[in-house]
Amino acid sequence: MGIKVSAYKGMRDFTPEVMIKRNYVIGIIEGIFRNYGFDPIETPAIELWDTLSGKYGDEEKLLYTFEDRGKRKVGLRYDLTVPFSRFVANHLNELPRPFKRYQIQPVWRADKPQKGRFREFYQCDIDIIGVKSTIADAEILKVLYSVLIKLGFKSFNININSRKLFNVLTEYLGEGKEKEFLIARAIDKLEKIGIEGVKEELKKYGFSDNNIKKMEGILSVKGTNSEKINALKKILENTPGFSLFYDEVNDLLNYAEEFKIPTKVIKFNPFLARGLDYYTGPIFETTITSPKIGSITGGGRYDNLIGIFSNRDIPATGSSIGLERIITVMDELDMYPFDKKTYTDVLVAVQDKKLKNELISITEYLRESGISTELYMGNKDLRGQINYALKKGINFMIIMGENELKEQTVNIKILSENVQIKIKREDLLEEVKNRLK
RNA sequence: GUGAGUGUAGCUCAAUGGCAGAGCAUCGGACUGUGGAUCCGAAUGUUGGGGGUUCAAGUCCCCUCACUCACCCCA
Repeated sequence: MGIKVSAYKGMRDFTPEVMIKRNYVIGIIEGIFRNYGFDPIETPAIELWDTLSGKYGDEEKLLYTFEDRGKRKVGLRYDLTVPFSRFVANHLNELPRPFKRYQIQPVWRADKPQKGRFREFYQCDIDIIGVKSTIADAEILKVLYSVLIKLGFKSFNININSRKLFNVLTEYLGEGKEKEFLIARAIDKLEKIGIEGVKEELKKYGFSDNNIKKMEGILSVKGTNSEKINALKKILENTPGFSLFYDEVNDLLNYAEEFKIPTKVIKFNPFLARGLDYYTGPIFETTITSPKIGSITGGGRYDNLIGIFSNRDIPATGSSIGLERIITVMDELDMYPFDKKTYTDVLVAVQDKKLKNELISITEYLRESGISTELYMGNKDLRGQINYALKKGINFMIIMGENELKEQTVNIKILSENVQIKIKREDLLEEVKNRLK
């Protein structure tokens, strides 16, 4: 036996059966992206350290970094948003504006793997740059909605909030700007640990009893989207920055309605926070209740990020779809409308080596007509070849021996139905095509 | 980074502290113009690694590593 190794922790091999499912999901996602007017780009796996550093807050520790042979500090991309912002800055003059792109590529995080979490995973991103209005954010939400519906998801929530709320809350409590992320972090846990839990968190972070009491009012906000936002208005109306927040969320909700996203899907959730440093406005996250898994999409507005790379502030918003989590859920709920393990339609069986030339030309003929065809190249007898087709998941077999050659006929065996028909040689292509429909 | 659970053949799993096994998969043969068959045969292990207790350890103890799950955080 050889050296015993497996794939690196948190990274996976994909068999054909798995790849066919992945390609199906990616195909649907990509189809919707194009349908909404987004065009593809790709960026390199490795970015310079200066591109990556300082963009991810606490999460920066999860970056894969190393030195190249010229001693330059570099890292594997952590998401697609930061490389995209660098891309925009580098191609500013070539790009139309607004610019809408999609990008489906792996990213890497030095995380400890668990269910639905990997060190190498694909993200499917759409972003719109150059549009200040929340109409762009709303369109992003609609794309997320359409993708999930098309994939067969029945019950999910697209949660929205705005980063601006945390500025307002910081003002409201009279705390310094540096406390903002602590407020966000504590609030974000509300659903998990309840009001008392959040109060304890705040205490742990060193907030005064008076401020914790003030936060309790905020944390008690509930009801429909408009009930929640109006409840916040009552408390925060006179706090500087509130009207910016209020208008932003309202605009977004209105646009979302105009884009015909069902109102029950869009949830304004003032307790949604997102860890990444670069968000400036609306933030979004999609969750499903079962199976239990973290968010399946995440995104938001980042109006200052491109400016870091170009000295020109260009508004931008977008979202990422977590391919692996979607696939984890789809696997668990068996959401695929097919059950195929191969792209191959036809196996041409070889019984009699003397007929090989004939069989090669039949194979090539089918291939030229666009039918995915395999000529059997093993050394099993016909029984073994049938088993091969079954194992591989090929549904059609062409079986031809000397008799058929003489008669100018071929047998088509349909394995799923366990039937076999004999047809004239010249009808082969039409017969196969009809049956493939 | 923290915690819990699990590590035995390629895979799924057995084996009261007492000879390391089965099923599936693999390979060879029988059968030879048709469904995952059947029959005969074969190969496969440092029981994750190291140490300890014992007459005797896959089994008990310690250390370590790997995997899985959960927490943190996240897609």
